Amino acid sequence: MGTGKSRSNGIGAARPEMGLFGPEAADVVAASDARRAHKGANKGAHKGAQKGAQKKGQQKAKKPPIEAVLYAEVALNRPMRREYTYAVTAAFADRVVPGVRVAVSFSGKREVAVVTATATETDVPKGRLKAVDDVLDDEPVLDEKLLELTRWIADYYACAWGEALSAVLPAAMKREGGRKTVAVLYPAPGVDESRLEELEGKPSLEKQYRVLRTLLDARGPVLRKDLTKKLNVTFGPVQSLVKRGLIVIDQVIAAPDDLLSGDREARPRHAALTDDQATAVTRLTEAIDADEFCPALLYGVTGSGKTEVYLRVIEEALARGKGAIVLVPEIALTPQTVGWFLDRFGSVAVLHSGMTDLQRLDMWQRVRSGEARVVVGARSAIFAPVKNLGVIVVDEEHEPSYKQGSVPRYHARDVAVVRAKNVGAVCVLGSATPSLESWRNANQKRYVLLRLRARASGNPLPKVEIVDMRGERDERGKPRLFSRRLETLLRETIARSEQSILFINRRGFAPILWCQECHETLKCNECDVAMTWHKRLERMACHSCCKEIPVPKACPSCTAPALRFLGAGSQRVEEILRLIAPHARVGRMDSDTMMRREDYEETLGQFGRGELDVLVGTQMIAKGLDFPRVTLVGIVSADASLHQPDFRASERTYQLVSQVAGRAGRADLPGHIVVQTTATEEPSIVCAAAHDYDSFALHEDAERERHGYPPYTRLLRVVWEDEDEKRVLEASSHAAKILREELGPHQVQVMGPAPAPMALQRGRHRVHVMLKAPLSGQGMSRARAILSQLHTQRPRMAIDVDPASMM
DNA sequence: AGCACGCCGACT
DNA sequence: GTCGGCGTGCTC
Repeated sequence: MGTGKSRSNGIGAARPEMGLFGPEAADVVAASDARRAHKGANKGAHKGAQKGAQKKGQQKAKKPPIEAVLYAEVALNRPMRREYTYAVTAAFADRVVPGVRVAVSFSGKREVAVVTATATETDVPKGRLKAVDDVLDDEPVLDEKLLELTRWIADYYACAWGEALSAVLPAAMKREGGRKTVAVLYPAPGVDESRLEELEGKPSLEKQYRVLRTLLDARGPVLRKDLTKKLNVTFGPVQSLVKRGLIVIDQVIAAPDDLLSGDREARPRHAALTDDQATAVTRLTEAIDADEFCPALLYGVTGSGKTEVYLRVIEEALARGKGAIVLVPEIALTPQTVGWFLDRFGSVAVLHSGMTDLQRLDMWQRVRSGEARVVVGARSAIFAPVKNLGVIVVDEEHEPSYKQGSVPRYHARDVAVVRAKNVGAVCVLGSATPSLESWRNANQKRYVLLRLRARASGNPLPKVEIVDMRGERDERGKPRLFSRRLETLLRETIARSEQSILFINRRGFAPILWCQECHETLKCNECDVAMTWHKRLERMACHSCCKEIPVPKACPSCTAPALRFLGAGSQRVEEILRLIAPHARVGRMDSDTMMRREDYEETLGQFGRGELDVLVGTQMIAKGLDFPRVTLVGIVSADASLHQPDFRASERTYQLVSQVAGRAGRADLPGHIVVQTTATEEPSIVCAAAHDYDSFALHEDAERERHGYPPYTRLLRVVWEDEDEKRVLEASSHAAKILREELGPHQVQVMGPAPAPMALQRGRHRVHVMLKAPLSGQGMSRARAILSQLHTQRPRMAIDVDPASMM
């Protein structure tokens, strides 16, 4: 089979006409062509290797030929942009269908793979074919639609089909019987200490001696990886010992994880719907009734009752025998949030990061069997095998955590829209501060706009004060961390026994060590990122690679003993706070103090019970916390967020200010919100203070258009990474040159190569190229095709489609 | 991705 | 010989 034929028989041919309302349908086709072209190219490359293959073939000739009645195309979890063909014997033939997992031997190892297509013929030379060893499922683990979705992910996000499948399947399903095998070593039978003499004393056999001695001492199998790592040897000496017949290598099954039990917490909530809510529910219910794809932006401020809309729509779906998926940002996946759904619907499957592999498998099976019809979870829950899917909810759709940081680098919100389109479901994107992409889609009528105007509770929105920090200096003229206004409000709030939250988006005490002579800042020599002073450790730490060094006495670049600390992190805020309000009970939440989930819950619990007056924290306190007694919220500096090297910095700043502002004045007590900044005219800050997202979005939308950024263009980022800087530079400039030659500047604009924002990370040099293409046209799909051809493994190349950040 | 295989240079 | 460190190419 191989080329066109196989695809036309199998599911692979069902080329999905889907996309994010752009030209992706065309993208998908072109990317598939690239996949095929690659396959053809590979075939030619085989010629050189023919001799080796023949040798193997002769050895194998003794075995009886495989009696194939069917051929299966199979996707393996490897970054290979193609599938492999296996023969299927009569015994397995009826069970081998697309979506079923099989066990196959691939490059000498037994692996779990997913059948993507079947055919009755093949082009693959018979001598090279292997047979499917086992069929692992009676029923496909993925139905046709989900399989199609994984194919779309592979094409759109430029990864292997097997990698896309790997993101969809629970970890336990990627191993046989939920187990994985590992290579172990032990002495050959009959080998004891006496045999060590053969190796002793000869310096050249030193490694082998150490390996054998360690294995004899261990009196049992040792993991190969552990041993080579511990003894700092390569596979070479191990292999030599095998040849001498002194040791044996074996593959064994790794121990499975233990099954833990989770608990549930319910929270009843029923309210009469506002007019806006009722309109939204009605509109969405109509779409459910019509089995119609209906993407909608549910747009309303915090407390406007988005959750109640989700709940009602899901109720309607369930009443019609349909299921639902609710995506929430990982950080919002708390017992409180989940409780609403658990309470309203009987059978809810919750997927969270704390679960073991076996727990996830259990949930997956319960969903697939139809026992659980509502799934609540973070990013990967978008792949839950919900039967007869009627509704997908993406809460806080603007959250960057929906973009996966590793392969496949998918955006769960975008996948949600595509999946809903495939199955004709409703897709509700909810946010108070929508992403510019979704806002524009709604404005352009590609999404239904459902606006929730009034706050369901009727509370007025809190007033936000912008404080200009340019005027705030102490007696010696140095910039102050707390404005006089914030200081006064803090004292008053504490005096009234009300609570305050202070937000700072930096960690540590003083982030930067700065030389007064040469104006250099101390940077991590492996990451090129400014190192941060951690007072408790008395050390400088790199937030990128976690490296720590003692605080240098003199400047490393000019040797002047003129180092000073600059800036302020959460720890410094806490410290100054203790000076301002010595009797206040202060809690701090950042990734330094919050090592475990329990720490997080404990501090929040204390604050909730009123045992703390002030909570100081980083990003992690900006979202989703709901404390009625908080009446003061301060953003110590909104500037850091504004000055990120990213075209979404303004959007993020608006979201930050808006979210933090949402922490105050939620109950009957009036709230104060103070935003400290030196950029008082910045639209993101001004509009957020005025709770005016529309004005901000209009302004930002125009900026994006003017600078040619999404949602007016598409971006694709390629990062090369290697220890050898020269190789990285060569590969990236070669790629950029080819891309420029092949693609006209009107099709795709090629920017770079340039050092990536983290130009040096863990000793690896990083260079990136940014591609920008207009929304219409085939630019990006052609770029993807070219890139897949340039796919070398020397400098590692990573493709990020629709990158969420430039870091 | 792994992982063999082959080649080279260093050491002894 | 032995060993480690590369680069190259393959896996149905």
